[in-house]
Amino acid sequence: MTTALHATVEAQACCAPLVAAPISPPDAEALARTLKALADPTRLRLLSLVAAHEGGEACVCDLTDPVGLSQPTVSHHLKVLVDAGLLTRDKRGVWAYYALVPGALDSVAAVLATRLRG
Amino acid sequence: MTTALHATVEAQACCAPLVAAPISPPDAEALARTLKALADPTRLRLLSLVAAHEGGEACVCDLTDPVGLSQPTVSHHLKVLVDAGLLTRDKRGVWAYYALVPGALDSVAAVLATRLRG
DNA sequence: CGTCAATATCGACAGTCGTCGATGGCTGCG
DNA sequence: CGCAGCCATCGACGACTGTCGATATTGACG
Repeated sequence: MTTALHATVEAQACCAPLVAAPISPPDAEALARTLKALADPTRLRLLSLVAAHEGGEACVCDLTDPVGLSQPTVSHHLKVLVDAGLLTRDKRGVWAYYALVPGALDSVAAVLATRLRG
Repeated sequence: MTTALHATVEAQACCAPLVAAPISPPDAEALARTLKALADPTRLRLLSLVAAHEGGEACVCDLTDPVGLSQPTVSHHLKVLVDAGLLTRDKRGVWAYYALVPGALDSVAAVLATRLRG
């Protein structure tokens, strides 16, 4: 599965309803799970560091120093981001290269900007 | 401020200097604080319920039943959302009316989609 | 095969979070 | 004035989270 952000949007976009249906509990749960992965300053910095790194990918040893945390902690945060579908993990030899999942952040942003609007 | 990102260039094959400035720790902290307010299924549902409610506003008594939680818990969640700048609180008589802050969600979405892109 | 380096996993600990019942402060109305 | 209803705050409790050090796993290289 890519992400659980595929909101149940029907193709009835011609007539904007006066009152939109609120988000369903399962959809809220799924969106909250993704947002929980993002709602940590260290993980936001890790995402940004990976994105800004040369080639758009970085390994753990590139990230421990900038965030100033231990290697197991950084590894843990990266796993959270991978499980949330925001990062990919590509192990080449001894090194594990992490990269942004294309469009993942945009999907979250789109849901926030459209699905919760009245 | 331009923090001196001394890029400790080692002789390691995996470490390379950053090519763009990542998000600053204070910015990450601020964004994480907002995302933390959003990263809860109940609060997402409350936001959606308020947005979908007649007139774009709702009081606590309108929300306790749909989310199925106690009144103090709903009140607590609404306070979190107000403190995060996502909801406004307007007390008229005995009732407290909550409404979406215009553009607040769009701002969060924009930061997610652009600031973390690298 | 033995060693070294990069990562992942484990166990533990302090801090935070979501939830509840009880309580108190307000406001409107008899 | 006194009662009733709406809401916020308080105190408590279980659950989850971020962090660490220690340890296990894996691949590269003599």
